[in-house]
Amino acid sequence: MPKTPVWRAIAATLMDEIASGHYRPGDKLPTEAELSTRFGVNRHTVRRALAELGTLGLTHARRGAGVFVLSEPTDYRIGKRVRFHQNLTEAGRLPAKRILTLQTRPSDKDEAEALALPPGASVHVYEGLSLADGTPVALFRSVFPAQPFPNLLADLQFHQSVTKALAAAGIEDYTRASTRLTAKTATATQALQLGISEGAPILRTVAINHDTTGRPIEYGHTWFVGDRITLVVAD
Amino acid sequence: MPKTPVWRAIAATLMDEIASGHYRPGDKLPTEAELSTRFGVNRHTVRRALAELGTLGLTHARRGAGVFVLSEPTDYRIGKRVRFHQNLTEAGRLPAKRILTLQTRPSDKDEAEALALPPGASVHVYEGLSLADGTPVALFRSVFPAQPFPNLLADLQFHQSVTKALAAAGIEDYTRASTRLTAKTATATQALQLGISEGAPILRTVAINHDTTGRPIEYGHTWFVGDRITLVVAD
DNA sequence: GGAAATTTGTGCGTATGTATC
DNA sequence: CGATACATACGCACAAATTTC
Repeated sequence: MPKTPVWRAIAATLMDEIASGHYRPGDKLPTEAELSTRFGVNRHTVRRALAELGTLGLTHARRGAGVFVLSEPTDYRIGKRVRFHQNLTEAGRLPAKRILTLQTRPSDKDEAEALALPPGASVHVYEGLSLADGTPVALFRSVFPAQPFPNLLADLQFHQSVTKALAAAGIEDYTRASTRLTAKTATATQALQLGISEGAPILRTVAINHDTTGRPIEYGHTWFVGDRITLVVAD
Repeated sequence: MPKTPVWRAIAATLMDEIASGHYRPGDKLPTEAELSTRFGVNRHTVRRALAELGTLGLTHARRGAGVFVLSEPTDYRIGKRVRFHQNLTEAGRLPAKRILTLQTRPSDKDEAEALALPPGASVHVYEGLSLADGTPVALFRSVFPAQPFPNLLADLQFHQSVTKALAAAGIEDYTRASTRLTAKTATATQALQLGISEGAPILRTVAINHDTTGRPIEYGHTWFVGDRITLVVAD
């Protein structure tokens, strides 16, 4: 069993308390001295936990004043390794997915090109809704080549996780090759599914993921609710 | 003048040495003990600097083995993420800029915090319009601390380039600390300036740029017309 | 307005644990 | 196995910014 450092346990506790609403956006956390007493550790150990919350964008420290819980919208970090579940977990929110459709069908022109497949080759398509704390924050559609992953749809249904389903198919790791971003306004269908008004701002990302050999394995679109999500590109 | 912490100066030095190719991707950095001796500081101070490189994704530490350089030097200096930045604010592919306002005024709360200035400290503000083929594609506002750059407004007016104006003020190099992206809809004022309808989708980016000592020197917003621009983040 | 108390930030020193070589 | 190297944790002191009185 991996031993968990004390500072990590403290960070997890504080993240839980933020996620549960015990500390709300704008609230001041207890002082480092108070947290030291509460957890029975040195102030530096508390500071290590608070540093973690800070780099995750969950809190912000002001010298002389205190450490404050940041307000929404939630930052969603974008970079070489993007995992929706992991990101929102780190941000102290409860992630969930709802499957809308799972199907296998012939690829269209864009999909075949993005995945380097022959025109019309069979692909698996996974469409769903991402929620944080019960609120929809994004719609997504992931397209995978069907031939190398015969059982992917069943794995996706079971795990509800792209990472785990790909792992079951033997893909240990994958990285994002590119991300394109633009702004849109919500269509009527999107607005209904996301619980927003038609015409509300939407941040659309289009990404291609590669396995470690450089073979494209996922062509994904995500439509984020602009008012609920901020993407962060960390340099 | 803001005093730079020792660990930040050490982090900047190591980043320079990585960027210059003195340490190449895959290389092992000197041990913490060696770096402590070299810089004449405690090992914890070196660790604070290395922690910064780690969270920036430049290095990766392996317990018992060492600290290893991850990124290509080009990724840091002229690499993809920084090119992304240059495309945003430097108009690398945008043929024209139109200056809307150049002024010096007291900073608001957000600006002072982003630039690590005392509340209300004086800042230079550069607002303008970016055009491609005569069509407006983005509005931008860049905010700089006024005190270190007395002639910045004149330099901006002359060069119409942030990089060149900062170079004239003695800033040889600067890097983007973070970029945040979200979707908005155009306000009436923005719609008028950009030649679009009120409520049209807007991609907003917010970025903070640091000089090589880690001091924030630019706080920039850009509002892209969603229908006319797609941003690309290449990893 | 100013002094004092509070609170986070930086830095040093020490000791011990754990993974790698 | 021993030596090396990073990780964790405690303690102390002072600096810098804010808040309180």
